Amino acid sequence: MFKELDPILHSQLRLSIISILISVESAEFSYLLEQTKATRGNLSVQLNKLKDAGYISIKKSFRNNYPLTTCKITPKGIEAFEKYVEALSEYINRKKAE
Amino acid sequence: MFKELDPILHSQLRLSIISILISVESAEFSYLLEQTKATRGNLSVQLNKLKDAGYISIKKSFRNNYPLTTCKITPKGIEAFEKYVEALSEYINRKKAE
DNA sequence: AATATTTGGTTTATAATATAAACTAATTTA
DNA sequence: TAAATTAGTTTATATTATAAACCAAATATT
Repeated sequence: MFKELDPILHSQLRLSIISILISVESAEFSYLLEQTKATRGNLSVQLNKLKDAGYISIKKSFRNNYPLTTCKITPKGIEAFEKYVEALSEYINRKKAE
Repeated sequence: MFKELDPILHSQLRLSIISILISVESAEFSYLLEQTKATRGNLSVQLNKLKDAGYISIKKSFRNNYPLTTCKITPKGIEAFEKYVEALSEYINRKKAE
């Protein structure tokens, strides 16, 4: 039968974010903005959801006097992503009906 | 960059339905109900959305005096599913940042 | 030196979605 | 004939995703 698809990850923008973060050490807000083509508001909201879920950590600092938001995936986030991918493969590579 | 994930398919229940229909000739309402564990109402709504999108066809008939709803994926549905899977793979098997 | 613009976001309002609850209609059983 | 079952549909609600509006500080413009 079908496994649950983690609703935190089953969202286009949040999946994009995690997909990026899993392949880099860390990423800045502006980089994620550019890569995902999201609006700043939407990106901000979805980053916070990922943080609330414990899937990413967010560090706020300053650079050249401007705020700088840096994001990094957590071990929990990596695990959730791997689990999500595995669950998805059930939907995508489904075997013939039993 | 990330391709769009067809919102019609990027839904757990509708993806389950399509995933089933792609592997069988056709499926009855009750079979989909059992396989997806959805409620009847939810299943009914999502089947109609898939039909409205032209991804499945729905045949209504009778068997033993009871209504019988039979669903079948369309060529358009197959194409959409394949495109969705391809787009998804971009999120899942992402290469290192350029 | 005041005003406008840009940077880097957050908060809030709105529109869309998923889902379950309530409903329907016909049929069968008690 | 009343209750229960089958096979769904419709409607209401709660959640989400998203964009619009907002904010504060820094820099540029007149």
